[in-house]
Amino acid sequence: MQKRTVGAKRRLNETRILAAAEQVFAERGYSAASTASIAALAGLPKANLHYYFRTKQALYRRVIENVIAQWVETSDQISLEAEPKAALSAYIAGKIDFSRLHPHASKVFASEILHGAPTIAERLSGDLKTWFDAKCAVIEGWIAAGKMAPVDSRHLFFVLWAATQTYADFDVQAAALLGQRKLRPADFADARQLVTAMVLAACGLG
Amino acid sequence: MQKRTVGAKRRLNETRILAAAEQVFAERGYSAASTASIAALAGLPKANLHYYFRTKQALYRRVIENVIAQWVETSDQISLEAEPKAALSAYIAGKIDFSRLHPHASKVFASEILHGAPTIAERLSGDLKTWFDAKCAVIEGWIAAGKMAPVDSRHLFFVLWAATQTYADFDVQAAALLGQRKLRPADFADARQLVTAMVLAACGLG
DNA sequence: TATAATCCTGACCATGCGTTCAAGAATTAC
DNA sequence: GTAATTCTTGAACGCATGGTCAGGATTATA
Repeated sequence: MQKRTVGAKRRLNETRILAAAEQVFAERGYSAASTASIAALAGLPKANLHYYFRTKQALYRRVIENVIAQWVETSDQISLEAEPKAALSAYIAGKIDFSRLHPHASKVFASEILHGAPTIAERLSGDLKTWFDAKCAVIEGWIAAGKMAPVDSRHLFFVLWAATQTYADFDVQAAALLGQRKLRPADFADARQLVTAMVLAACGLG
Repeated sequence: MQKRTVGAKRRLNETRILAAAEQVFAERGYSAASTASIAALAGLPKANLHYYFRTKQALYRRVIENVIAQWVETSDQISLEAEPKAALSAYIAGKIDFSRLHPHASKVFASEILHGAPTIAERLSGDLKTWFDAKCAVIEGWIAAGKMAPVDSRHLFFVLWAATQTYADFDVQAAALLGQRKLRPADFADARQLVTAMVLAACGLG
């Protein structure tokens, strides 16, 4: 093996562990997730997991940093140059797709916030707020340019996130009430259509 | 004391414990919530808590049954005799008020669903589904009567719940991104206005 | 091949927590 | 007043779990 392969094994195992951790943290929450069960899902002994991640808290931190990075990425569509109708539609579609394709990530984030965001409190009022303010400014810019009806940009995001992420976070509820074992792609399509219609209508873009 | 006061002390202490439990379960989740901390918040020794509630699981069950009862109650407005616009507006207002006044209840429910609804799975696909189907039938009835535009009634509820409950479940996030320590009544008013506008617009009731 | 660095893992430890228990205090019933 | 019932609580038990460690295996470097 070459020099660069030294870190390669580490990277491989860390990736495996992180994937398993994301799933277990999502399904059971931080406290109920045991390092033993994460290790088992990753296919290695518990002591080996603790070789790569000293503490459970450190592992969790890495997981949630990944999740936040993915979360922010989906907002690229929201930029001043874009047209509101297309941008918002694409953003909603992306959010719904994310809920369908990465439910674990969404659930980890939801669980973190739900219990007071003890791990990411500083980021929420720091760089994430900065990012959020910038995105709100884009909406305000569209409104000022007469491209859409005036709405509260901050609450627009809150509601939009809630409406799209609910299909990941609370999928069990939706599926049960629909009389299904789990949500089907068609359900996500229905959701996307309704949320898009609601948001566009509220923004006078219907 | 009279005979009826025998159960009175029990009822008093159970109520105290249930209130404390709702708060602790909401703030920390089921696993991270210790019976010791619940007892401390209720102002009595741990052993005494276990005298009234044999197991932590039994206590949790009682808490979540209460929460579900409150949750279902708020949907009284949705009935065939009502007018869609007024009924939906009142329903949304009630939901937002519930998020503002009973954030703990909403969070306990959210946490339960988020982690797979292990405790209330049967209810979700049982009596709650029946209740849900009835409410959807009301919407369908309104649509059939030409009182509102055709929308997917089931997803309308999912999105409506998400948009209103997010102000309880994820209040920490909203507050942080708004640059505040906690949400103010005015924030809930703004939320109610936006959600109402969105829903009514999507239903052709704007 | 020699040696250093990295990786692996069974066994162990310490702690926290749900639950039980026994013995007594307080309250109710007769 | 007295017996029966209900309530109270410190102490202890057993188990699960996060984390440690020592010694060995594997891989990289010279």
